[in-house]
This record gives sequence, structure tokens and C-alpha cells, in this order.
Amino acid sequence: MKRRKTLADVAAAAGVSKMTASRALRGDKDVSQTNIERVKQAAREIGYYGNQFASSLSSKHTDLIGVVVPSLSNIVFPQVMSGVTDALKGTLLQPVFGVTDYDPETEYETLRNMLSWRPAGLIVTGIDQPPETRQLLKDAGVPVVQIMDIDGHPVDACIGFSHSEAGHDIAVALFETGLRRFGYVGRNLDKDLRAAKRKQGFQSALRDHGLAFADVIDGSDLAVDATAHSAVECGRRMTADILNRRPDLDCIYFSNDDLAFGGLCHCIAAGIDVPRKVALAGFNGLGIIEGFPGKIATSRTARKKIGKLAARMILETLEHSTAEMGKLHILKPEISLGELAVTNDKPD
Amino acid sequence: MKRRKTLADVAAAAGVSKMTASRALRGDKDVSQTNIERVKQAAREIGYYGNQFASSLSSKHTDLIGVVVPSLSNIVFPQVMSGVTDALKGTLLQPVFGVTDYDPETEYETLRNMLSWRPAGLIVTGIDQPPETRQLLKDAGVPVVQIMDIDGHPVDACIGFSHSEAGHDIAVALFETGLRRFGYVGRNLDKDLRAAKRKQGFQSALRDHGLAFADVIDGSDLAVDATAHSAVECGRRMTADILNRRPDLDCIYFSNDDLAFGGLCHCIAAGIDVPRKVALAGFNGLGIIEGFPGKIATSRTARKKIGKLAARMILETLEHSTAEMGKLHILKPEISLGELAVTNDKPD
DNA sequence: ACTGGTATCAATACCGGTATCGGTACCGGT
DNA sequence: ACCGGTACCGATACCGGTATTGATACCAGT
Repeated sequence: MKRRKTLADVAAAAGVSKMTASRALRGDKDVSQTNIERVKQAAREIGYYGNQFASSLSSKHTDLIGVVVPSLSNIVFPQVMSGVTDALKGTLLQPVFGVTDYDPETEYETLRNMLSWRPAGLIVTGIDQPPETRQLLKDAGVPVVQIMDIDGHPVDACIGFSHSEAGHDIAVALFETGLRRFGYVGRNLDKDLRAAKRKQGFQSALRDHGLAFADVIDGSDLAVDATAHSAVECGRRMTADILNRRPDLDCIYFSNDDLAFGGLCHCIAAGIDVPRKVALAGFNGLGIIEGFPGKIATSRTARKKIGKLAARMILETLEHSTAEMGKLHILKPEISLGELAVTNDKPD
Repeated sequence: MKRRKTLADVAAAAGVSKMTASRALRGDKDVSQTNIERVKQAAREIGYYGNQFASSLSSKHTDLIGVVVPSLSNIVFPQVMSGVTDALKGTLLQPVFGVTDYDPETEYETLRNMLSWRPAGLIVTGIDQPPETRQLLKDAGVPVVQIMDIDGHPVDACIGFSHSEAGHDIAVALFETGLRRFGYVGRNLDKDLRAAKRKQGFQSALRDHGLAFADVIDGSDLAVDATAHSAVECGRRMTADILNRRPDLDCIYFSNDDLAFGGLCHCIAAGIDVPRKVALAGFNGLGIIEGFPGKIATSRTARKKIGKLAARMILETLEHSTAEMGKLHILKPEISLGELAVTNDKPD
């Protein structure tokens, strides 16, 4: 393997100094038009591409934005990442992704690792990092945006919405359509803190009306092996279970749309009329529920937009060295009741 | 913002030289036990974490594995990424992801950019890169694994399967269950070359029996705005369209499971018996089709495993400086006919 | 006491870029 | 002819680590 081309090679080929070559390639000023072309031509000819290590080390500056998400299997996070990528397209900045598997320890390590790359900014999912991790973020010395959750104390900027409120709100909306006997189906609540918050919010709304979940399946039952099956499949089975135990339920709140959709699949296969016999409510507003439009109530979250905004906020902060956008952005989920809505009122 | 801690600070705090501190932190040899502890203690106290730029520049060595995927919105690729991440967990290597949006130009730029990080290895989706991009991969001087497709000439190692064969095989399987009037529903075939290959393979199998697609919707029709809706929603609408035009179809081949599932949703809502009135076939074996087990025929691809294998192959190559695993791994998709199978034979 | 070997450490020279700053050439104005 | 200003360029000194080499101390063996 032959030696990699360096800037010196380009400079030599173009007949200029390293410095001029460097400036020409970066579009810096103080280079004549002829030399710009000469250098670029030379670079292309010998197949030169820069060395970020040298560049970043020397300039004490990177174009990296660290993005930490808990999971890749939940489509929601790739969508957030996609938003970030879009917002950064065309800028000089570039996202770097890290996955934590919902594990605080892994999260800490991932962040440490990212910081060793001296990113220009950080986007981190969630707001409930343990103290040590928070400290890391605080001391990072770069803009930090926490996303997807605002129930807590942000380290710096924060974009998202309140999950407990989201749970609360859809509970109220469902209650107002006349539903009374609620069940809950979820899984991985021990790790997915935000889903747990939604459940709590839902419960608190029920309590306001003197109600409580008539039945709960949260995956701590061994009824379903959460890891062996897809979310849709789990939702289907858990729904079968809960409706078997409590056929009188008139509404089931799921921890997300995938599970809810699984629930719908069960109901359709079992000939259960949704939403008249039992209403189903999920969370996120995923594309999947468009398969049977209006059947599943949900809270539509602006995932991609959150990613975009987070990236833009970092950009702003870097450019103006102070966030002009404000430190907190709330993108309240929009409740969609689907067919449930026609009996009472009709939003959108 | 105070100056970042450097190795020199650690060394000073520990009362040793930079070099000794460096060795101690990296677990290199030639350091006394007492000094190892002294240095590590000092590093912890002043909150030191390394500078990858300096480290990698000096050692001419990185722990990065570049992973290039075409999209984040198609759940398949996050799953591949997830496989890579898993396989790399516990090693010193670390994945860095890049997204191309199915655009060759973006792919080229993404790769150039990755190479400027001097990765230790590259995992690239697809095998049909344009010449210039291929050259980049060839000259990279690091192990390159192309994944997800083997229909073509790999640059180096290659893990995946033949899409045209996959299309061909499921066509044969479907034909053997007695189906004869086939329709095709897909979208983005201009960009998703692998989907196009499956379609071709399917067609060639049909030709072998003197058949052809009775009708094709590939999204070039303006019937559905491909970008405005989810894949499931698109599948639903396109299926409605094609069955409206050709109610006599007895099987529809979709470019993937999302679309196929949308098709199933339409059929269920419209009271069309699947698979007896019309059979549906997709591709990938996504979790989503477990919502109605057995209803959709599909080819189950080992996406996560492909990611894992690719990462492991890079590891192997780096360790032994020669791939012991062989340069080509074919993970042939497993055909699942679902309910169609019971009429003829029963696999699994 | 002398030699060779081992363990441990520090000084030095880079890695491949970029910031900085001091030239040089050339221009128009007087 | 002289001067200040501008445009352009290159030598030099780093950036923060690591590979390399050489130095030192200490020990066992003879």
C-alpha cells in the first residue's frame, strides 16, 4: 500500500507552497484565481483528500455534531437522526451518531468517547441523565441540546415535549369521548423512561376522574418474550392477553404505535370492532397506523422536526455564540382521535 | 471556557513525563505499577480525556469503521447498522455512519469525507457504485466490505445475496402454488437499484413460463405522491389502484414488505380475501407483517446478521491482515409463503 | 569490581495540517 | 522617483499526542 497523499504532494504538484495549497482547497482568501484552479486540479489528479486529524488538531476546531440516541430498532430515532442529517446538509457540519441501547452506562461511555472527538455540539436524547453524565455535558464546553423530553431540568437547551402531559392529554381526550374502562399495554418501561412518563400522565388524568387502569400488561409478565418478537407481534399477543382477561375494556392505551398497531391486528383478526367495541390509543403517529386510517388514536410527535430544530439550534449557537432561538422549544404532540372523533367533534 | 486539559497537564499532576503518562493511560508496557496508578488518578482528578485527533494523527491509526447506508427511513438499514454496532461492541473499533439518500453523488462525497477520517475499514451498501466511487474504495487501502447485494463485481469482500435471484425464486415459489396473473407494485425503482433487480428477477421467472406482469405500478405514475406518505400508506393506495384496474389479479409482488403490508390493509378493509382471492408477496420479512401472520409471502433477509458479519469480517481482516472468512458470504433469503404454503407443501 | 541484561523513564522527532506573520510584487497617487 | 496600500505567497511555529531512541538505575552472575 503506497503512502497516502498529503498536502505537500498537492503543493508540489501544483508548484506552490503547502500553505497556498491549504488555502486554495479550503476556499480561504489570499489566493489568486489561477493558483486556486491549479491546486484543485492537482488535488484531483493525484487523488488527494484531506486528513481531518491533522486539520482539526491544528485548527482546534471540528465540524462534528455528536448525536446520541437510545436505539436504532425503534424507527423513531432514525427519523430524528434523519432530521438532523437534513438540517446539517449544506452546512459544513456533520453528524456523528452514537447508540446507547437505553443503558445509562453505555450512554456515559458513548458521550466520553464523543467528547474525545471534540465535537462542535451535542444532541442527546432524553433529559434524565445520571449526575455523572450531566456533569460531562456541562463541562463539555460546547452547545448541548437535549431532545425528546422536557420533563426535568435541561443541562442547556432542550427541544421536545412533556411525555407525562402527552399521556395526560390523550387520556382526557379519550375520556371525553365517553370511554371509561381503560387498559394499558406496554413493555420495556424500566428502560424506556419516556414511555413510563406517558403512562403516569395517563394514570394521573384517570385519577382526576376517579378512575384507574382496569388492567395493565407491561411486559414484566412473562406472557411475551419482548426480545424475540417484533413490536407489532408483541402488541398483538399482549392485546389478546389483556382482552382475554378483561373483555369489558373499552379502551387500551399502548406505550407506542407499534404495539397499538399489533393490537389492532389482533382485533381485526378476532372480529372485534375498533373503535366501537374497544378503542385503541398509541403514541407517535407512525406511518404504520395509516394502514387502517382512523382506527388508532395517537399523539403525533414531530420527530424529524425535533431533529431538525436541534441541529439548527446548534448551528445558531455556533454562529452567534448565543442561542437566539431560546433555550426551550416545545413541540406539543397533536392528538388524533381518528374515528373516535366523529362522535363528538372533528379536529382537522 | 477554560483551556482543555492535555496530557501534559496529567503528566505534570502525576509528576512524570508526557510519555510515561501516555503509556500509563493506554496500558502500554514499560511503566511501573505505582506510576500507572499515579497517572490514572491524576487523569481522573483533573477530568482529562484524550484527544483523538492528536492520538490518531501521531499513531497513524484509528478505531473507526465507516458504514455507508442509503437511507435511515427504511428500517432495514438501521437494522444493519444495529448489527454492525453489536458486532463492534466490546472491541476497540467504533462505527461511524453516513447516509447517501440513494444518491450516487452524495455517496461519493460521503465516502470522500469518511476517508478523510482515515477509517480502519469500510462497510458500504450496494455493489453498483459508479467508477469514480469504486476507485475511491479500491485506493482506500483499508478493508472494504460491500453489503446487501452480490449481483456484480465486488471491490473486495462482499456479504449479502442476489436480489435478482431473490425475485426469481419467490416468483417460482408463487407460481408453483398455482398463481398465474401477477401484478407488480413498487416505487423509487429508479433509485433503489436492488428493488429493481428483484423485479427483474421476478419477471425473468415469469418469462420462463411464458408469463409477464399483467399490470405494473412503480410510482412513476403520479397516482401516489411517494414522498408525502408512509410506505404503508402508499402500498395501500397503490394496491387499491392496481386492483381497481385489474380486479382479476391473483397475486401482487411488492417491492418490499411495507408496501405489501399496505396492500394487505387495503384488502382487509375492502373485504378482499388474502391470499385466496389475491395473494400478496413482499420482501425482507419485516416485523410489521407479523401483524397478520401468514398473510403475506416474503423473502426473509438476514439484515442484522449481514451487518454483524460485515463488521466481523473487517475485524478478522484487521487482525490477521488477511480475511480468513473468505471474500464472499451469501446469506440467501428464506422464502416464507405463509398461508399459501398449506395448499401445497409446508416448509418450516 | 566488572559486565550484561532488564526495567523504567524522558528527550526528541515527528504525524499532516493551519494560524500567524513577515515578506515581495505591483498598483495608483503625488 | 517615492510612498502607502493591497494582493498574494511562503517560512515557521505550533496543535496534542505517540514511536523511537537513548539514558539511567538496579540486579545477578562471574
